[in-house]
Amino acid sequence: MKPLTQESCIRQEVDVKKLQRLREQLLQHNELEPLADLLAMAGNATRLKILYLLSISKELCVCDLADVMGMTVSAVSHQLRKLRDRKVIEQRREGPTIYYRLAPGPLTEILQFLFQIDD
Amino acid sequence: MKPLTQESCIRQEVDVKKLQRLREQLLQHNELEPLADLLAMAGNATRLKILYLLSISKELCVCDLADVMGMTVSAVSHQLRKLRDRKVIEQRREGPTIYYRLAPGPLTEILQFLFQIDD
DNA sequence: CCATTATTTGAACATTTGCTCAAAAAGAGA
DNA sequence: TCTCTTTTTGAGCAAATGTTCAAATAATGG
Repeated sequence: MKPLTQESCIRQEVDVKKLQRLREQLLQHNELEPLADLLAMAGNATRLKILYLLSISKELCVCDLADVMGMTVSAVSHQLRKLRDRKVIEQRREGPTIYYRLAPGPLTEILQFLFQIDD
Repeated sequence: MKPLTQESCIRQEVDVKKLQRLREQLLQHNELEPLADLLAMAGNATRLKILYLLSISKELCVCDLADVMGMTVSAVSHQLRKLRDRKVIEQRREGPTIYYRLAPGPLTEILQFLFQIDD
């Protein structure tokens, strides 16, 4: 007897056509992977707090954020980098200080939706 | 001289009142941490695909999902467990087969919003 | 009660993540 | 140019995450 593989079940109930259709839908939606990567940015308490604070402020520097969140400037800066890399936030320099703000984009729209439903 | 701490900067420009106000806002919004935990569920490609497939299907079993996604049943089951633990999905048993579907709740609302804006 | 089908579970492992610490970079004023 | 302030960066490390594999659980039909 062929040993039962974990790859797929031998089902009576299986609707092969339905599965094929789903497989195609998944292939069409190749934006799901980058979307997951973007959502992961909001899926961490530190970053979500940063994003929330930026959403209720015009702009803030690393220093402000670290102060308010009770964290190291370095720790916050590392997180800001990830947000910057994905263009979730924009920056503006004023002397030695760098001010961050939310950048228009898909995640910011999602955040707007999020922060207004449980306010 | 006191060594420069990373905890907070000595700024000319700092608006202590503004920071205090932000600190209070952060304390009030203690739902940010559980929200981040919930968003983290969608912040992973495997799980986002599961959620997407469930959102366009009435219900699916682990087997279906593993088949469609080209993954091990076990790997999918482990992810389903996380979604189940957070009540993002519900299940229904029919003989030996367990069918999963999206459960009404905050993440499902967010997903509805997500999947309709980039369709 | 045994075999079959579908699923879950736990240990193990490699990878990724988030933070700390020390050092580097960068603008502005003396 | 030296110093001060703010910020970023990279190495290092502990904790969390995602997958695999083998074993356990559970319902059903002989």
